[in-house]
Amino acid sequence: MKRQKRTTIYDIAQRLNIAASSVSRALSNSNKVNAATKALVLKTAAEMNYQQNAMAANLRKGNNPTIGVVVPRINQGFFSNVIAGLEEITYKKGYNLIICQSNELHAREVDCVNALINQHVSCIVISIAAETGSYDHLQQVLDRQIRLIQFDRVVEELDTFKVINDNERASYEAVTHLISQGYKRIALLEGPQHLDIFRQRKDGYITALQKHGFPILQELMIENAWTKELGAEGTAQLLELPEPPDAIFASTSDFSALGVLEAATAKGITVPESLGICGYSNEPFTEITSPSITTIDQYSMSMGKTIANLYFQEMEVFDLNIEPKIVSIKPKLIIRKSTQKI
Amino acid sequence: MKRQKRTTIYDIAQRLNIAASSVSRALSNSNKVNAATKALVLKTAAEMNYQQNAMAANLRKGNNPTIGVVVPRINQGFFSNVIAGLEEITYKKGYNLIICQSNELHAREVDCVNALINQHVSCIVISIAAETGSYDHLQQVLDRQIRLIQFDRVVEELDTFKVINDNERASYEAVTHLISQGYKRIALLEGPQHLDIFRQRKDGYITALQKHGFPILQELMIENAWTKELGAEGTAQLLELPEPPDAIFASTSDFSALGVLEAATAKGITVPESLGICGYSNEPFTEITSPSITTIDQYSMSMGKTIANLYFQEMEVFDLNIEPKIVSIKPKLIIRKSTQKI
DNA sequence: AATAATTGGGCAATCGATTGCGTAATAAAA
DNA sequence: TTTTATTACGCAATCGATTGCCCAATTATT
Repeated sequence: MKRQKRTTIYDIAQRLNIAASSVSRALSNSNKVNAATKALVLKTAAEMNYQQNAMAANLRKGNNPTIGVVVPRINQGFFSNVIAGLEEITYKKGYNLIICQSNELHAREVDCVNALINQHVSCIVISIAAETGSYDHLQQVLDRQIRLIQFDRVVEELDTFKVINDNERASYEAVTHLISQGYKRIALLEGPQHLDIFRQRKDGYITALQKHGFPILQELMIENAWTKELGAEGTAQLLELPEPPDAIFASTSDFSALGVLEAATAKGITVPESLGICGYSNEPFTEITSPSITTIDQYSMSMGKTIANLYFQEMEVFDLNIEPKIVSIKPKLIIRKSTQKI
Repeated sequence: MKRQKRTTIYDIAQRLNIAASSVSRALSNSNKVNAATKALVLKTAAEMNYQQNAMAANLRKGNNPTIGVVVPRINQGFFSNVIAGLEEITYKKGYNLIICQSNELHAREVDCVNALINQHVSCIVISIAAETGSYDHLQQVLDRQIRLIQFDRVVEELDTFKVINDNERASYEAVTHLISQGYKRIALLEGPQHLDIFRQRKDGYITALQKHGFPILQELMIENAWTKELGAEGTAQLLELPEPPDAIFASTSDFSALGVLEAATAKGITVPESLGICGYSNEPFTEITSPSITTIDQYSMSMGKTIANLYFQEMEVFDLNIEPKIVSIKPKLIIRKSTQKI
């Protein structure tokens, strides 16, 4: 049994004995067709179960109302929320969303971007993979005059639209909060420093300490502690110090904060009394650990909406020579039990 | 400044003074072109920064290597995991993924499906919205000879491929486990009964009780308790009974189980000693509540992979008249502290 | 009544790639 | 050397919709 042909505007035209162009105009509600014919076409189209072939239409029109999204991992709270926010807006505009995940691999990210270029998407929204690499693929996007919006993990030197969190500020506030609670030796679990966001968080940490006259101690900064396991390891390491910290800011993620909490609890160290803990991201679980974990909310869903709105308001219609904008969203410190010493 | 034209096979053909068809053949590695020309074309294409226009190619070839996905919510652990699993496989096959969310709304689901039909996707993967509605839109998909795979929340009467969890079995095992722990009055928080999965879970509950000679008590079954808040409300209601239950199976989700846990804790009822709690889905947080919550893992990521493999192995190449298959994945009971009375 | 303006609709090119068919040039077979 | 087979490539139609341009019929204007 062979595939049955789908009805096209030509089928409708033939049935009604008019030209295909008229059918097209009727369907797109052009004012170059008589109201009566328009109605007739619409009725017939429905009868014949017509559905437009978007590939043909987009090819002819030379644009594809689709936004491509590349994220490290689709199933990670933050990213899936951003995508949900994006979808919320793009859906209303009749845009489609093509989703890819880089799995934190540079090569795969390049592949994804190329696939999206092939698809002639109108815009590519990306948060880059942790694996370092060149940015040629992103330059390619720009060279091809495709809109590009970077978010969260961005390549600073690339002159594109960016939607980011003010990581430094958030980090600064978190550390300031810890200080205000009376913590004196505050450690930092840091993420890969080739990624902006982690550098910024470290900067915020340092600035806050300096501002309050605290020394910056290398021994209190643990590199690359961005999973639960590494968070626990880092904590073990910190607690072995001659002068262990009395607070740990897990600037990488709530997962590493969870690792800290578990490691501390296992050692019989009470939180928040003997050790304050602050995470990053406001993952749902931070609310229900015991004690609940102080963290930073990134407004992930609204970040997705912001990205989409940026595209529709500034990039869809205007010409390409607009000045790229950087939208910085101030994350919110959510104070919970894990840092409430007072 | 106007948009610069992208290079096409014609541009390459012109530059090399050969026919576009030869360029096309060279690029698709056809054996109808000389190796030398092939190399030359490839080199020139790279030089000219050529990227295929997928819309044109797909239009001509009459197929679009894209799978459309419609889920109630993208940012929900289970669904985002399924999508991640799907992507893992489709990426390797060079397929794209278009993602839509129905937001549990029937009208929106219909919209999404239509958009996917317009896009001429090769396959639609869907988990239907909670809002009841007709299934015309899915029938449309079948009528148009587009492959359709339902998963998790499926419409039983529609004869399509289905990938589901054996909800009844999982539910049966959970309740049996509760019984084996010595719980005597086991309550059920149930989901909307017009959705299969929730009916099946209820069936499993009833079967388990009957098998072990327990009475089926209407008062112990709370309808529509599928959020954290409703779970807490249902719990409050149950605990007011003259003979309150000593275990609650939140068959709807871990979120409602969390509601149960919070409501019970608030009332000073100890878990698992005075009240056993079992959830459903194995959301990450169930591991870190105190006590940790017994739940059921649905292998969500591998479910996504299963769906993709089903498509590539059985539906991509063969003709349309294959017998739709139902793949049932047996979920796994994860026993944690919240039910370990013994 | 004659001319101008408007309306409705058809023709055919176009978007960019793919592919069936035809054929010249070359290689192999007789 | 002639005939047949093979190889490499070009021509042109095609996928399905959109759109600029042109023209006939109708309506408005003088």
